[in-house]
Amino acid sequence: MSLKHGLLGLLNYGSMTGYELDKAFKASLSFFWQAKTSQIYRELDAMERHGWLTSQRVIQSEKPNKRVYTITEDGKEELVKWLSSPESDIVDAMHVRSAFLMRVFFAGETSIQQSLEMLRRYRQKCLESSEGLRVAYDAISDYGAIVSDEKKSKYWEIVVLYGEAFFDAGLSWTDKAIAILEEELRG
Amino acid sequence: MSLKHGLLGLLNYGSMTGYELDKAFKASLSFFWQAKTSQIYRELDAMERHGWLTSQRVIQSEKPNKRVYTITEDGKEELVKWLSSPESDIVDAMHVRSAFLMRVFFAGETSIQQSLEMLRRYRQKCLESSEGLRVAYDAISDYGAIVSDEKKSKYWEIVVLYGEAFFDAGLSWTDKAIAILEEELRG
DNA sequence: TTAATCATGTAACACGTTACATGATTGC
DNA sequence: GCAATCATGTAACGTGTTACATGATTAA
Repeated sequence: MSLKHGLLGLLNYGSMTGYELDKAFKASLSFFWQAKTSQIYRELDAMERHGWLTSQRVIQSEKPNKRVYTITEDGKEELVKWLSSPESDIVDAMHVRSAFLMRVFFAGETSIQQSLEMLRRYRQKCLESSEGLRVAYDAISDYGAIVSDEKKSKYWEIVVLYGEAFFDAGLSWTDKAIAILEEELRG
Repeated sequence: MSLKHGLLGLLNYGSMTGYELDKAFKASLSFFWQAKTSQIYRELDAMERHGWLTSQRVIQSEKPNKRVYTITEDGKEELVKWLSSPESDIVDAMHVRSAFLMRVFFAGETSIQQSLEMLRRYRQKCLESSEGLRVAYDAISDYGAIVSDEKKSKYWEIVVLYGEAFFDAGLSWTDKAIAILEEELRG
């Protein structure tokens, strides 16, 4: 139920429309959790039925009407409850889920050349993502400026540090893997 | 569609029953892709409808009847086609998906003590997983002994190297993160 | 004049999880 | 006597993806 709790966390910063939530989500949480707009609207619906939030329709003349979502006391309680029981997500974080690794696993069915190409492409993407982290960092800083809370931005930085560690690990892993396959080509 | 292709890859090594596939999956691919038994049976059904495999029911007297799945030519073609178009999965591999990181992101809503506890628990789990890799490596070696193919085991080793890099990255990241928060406590 | 922004959704489908059902044989 | 192994699934639910629909305002 992480999408629901992510939305709850954002709404805890202040009331927003679905549209604004979608943008806030994509500007920050999307680094570690992806969701489509249509899914966000569906989850907001379910959360309202759960009583975690309420919505008020706002009629606008110049722009389309909108619906502003506000977190309820029950929603805040749920958020606190969720934050205090991280165990299952910690266990979960130990499980890699990667279709790419499945391809590496079955790479013996293709040529070494093809496998090398795939690994080199992966390496290049890691580099790009590593550089892209600066952009993500700026996005987080922008949002941090809106919400302006020193305490929160500390943790956002820690999340970005995770990204750096993740992509660095990807780089040094591909270096090793490529070396093994190149050795195979020569040997 | 990675589960389907994982099963296709395993069946490419030889015909198996759903039960055997489930065990083979959990002994090898589960390191980077998890699936429940019931889902595996459902996918096998869908794959048979796609014409990627055929099944023969084997009547047994002493044991429950079984159904042996065999990959078809269409299935082998699909496997090769899949292996030669890795781009989308490479792009996908650049996206982290972690409910745990969402918790870190919102950790400002809790105390530093609670956040430290969570990070320390994560760190401990990384250590355990890192040690557990040896077990996974043995499982892969066992399966490698059954299939016995030098070429394949090269790639299986590379996958295990990824695991090492991943958990090592987790360890050094938590060290940094914990240091930042402990500094916060003192400062 | 074309694209982007604002603002909402519905419908169908694909994939993943949980709970349940059945029942014989073999090892401790 | 009890648990594990063998061997198959169904049903319901939850979550994620894709495609589609609507229509005004504003900036390049």
